[in-house]
Amino acid sequence: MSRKNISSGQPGAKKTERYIQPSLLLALKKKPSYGYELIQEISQFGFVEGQVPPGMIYRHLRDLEENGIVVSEWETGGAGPAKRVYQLTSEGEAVLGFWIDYMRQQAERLRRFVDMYHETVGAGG
Amino acid sequence: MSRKNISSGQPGAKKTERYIQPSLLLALKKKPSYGYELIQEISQFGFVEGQVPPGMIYRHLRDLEENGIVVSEWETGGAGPAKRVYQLTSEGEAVLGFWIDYMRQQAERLRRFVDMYHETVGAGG
DNA sequence: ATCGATATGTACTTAGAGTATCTATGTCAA
DNA sequence: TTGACATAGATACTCTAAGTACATATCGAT
Repeated sequence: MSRKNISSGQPGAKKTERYIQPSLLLALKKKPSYGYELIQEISQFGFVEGQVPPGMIYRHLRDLEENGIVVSEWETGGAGPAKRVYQLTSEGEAVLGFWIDYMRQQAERLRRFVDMYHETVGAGG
Repeated sequence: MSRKNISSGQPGAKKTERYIQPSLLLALKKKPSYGYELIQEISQFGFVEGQVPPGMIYRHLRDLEENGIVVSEWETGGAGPAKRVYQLTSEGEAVLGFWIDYMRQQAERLRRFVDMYHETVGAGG
C-alpha cells in the first residue's frame, strides 16, 4: 500500500500522551521504589496500555536523577540482584506539583473541548 | 553548563500534548476553513500557547488529506490570494469521534491522577 | 555449573515536533 | 506602474524523544 496507515496520529495509534514522568514521580511520592517495581506501579494510573518497556523507564529515571528530581542508592539486601532504589527530592516534589497543576488544567481543557463537540453535534452539525 | 536544563520534559517546557489534529477536525466540523484561518480558530481550544506556526498546520492538513480525513478545494474568489478550503469527510467525522472518546477518557484519567496526588498529600505524605 | 528469573543498562532507529525559509498573489499608495 | 506589504500556502532542515532491540549482571534453584 502506498497510502499511509490511516490510523497514523489517531488516538490509540502511537503518539498519545503517556505521562510517564509524572507517573514515576507520583509513584515515588507514595513510596521509594526501583525500576522493575515502578513498571508495575505506574500501570495503575492507566496512561499506558500494558507495561512500559524497561529501557524507557531506566532512561527516564537516569534523566530525572541527572536533573536532581530524584536520587538513588543501591539496595543490596533482599533476594535477587541489587536494586537501585529511587526517591523524590524536594525539587522533585516541586516538579510533581507543576505537573499536577498542568494536568488539572489539561483535564479541564479536554472537558471543554468534548463539551464543544457535543454542542456542535447537538446543534444539528 | 554541562547539566541539562532542569525543565526538560516538564509541563510548560516543550513536549506537552497539543492536540492539533483534533483541534483542526473540530474547527472543520464547525465550518469549512483554510490554513490561516484555522491557525486562529484552534487557538481558542487552549491546547497551545500563542499561535501555531503555519508550517505545522499545513503539514497536518496535507497529512489529513492524504489519509482521506479531509478534502480541499481552491477558493479563488474573495480578496487576497487563493485559499485552499478544507472540509471534513465522513471518515473525518468518525476519526473526530474517536478523538472525542479518547479525550474524554484522558480527562478522566487526569482527574483521577490529580485526586490520587491530593489523597497522598492529604494523608500526610 | 547452568538455567531461569530478576534487575539494570546501552545502542540503534525512526517518527514527529520545531524552526526557518521560500514562493505566490492580491492590495494599496506613491 | 511599480514597489512595498499583507495574506496564503508550501517545503526543507534539524533535533529531540519515543520506540525497539539487545546486552549485562546477580542470585536461587536443581
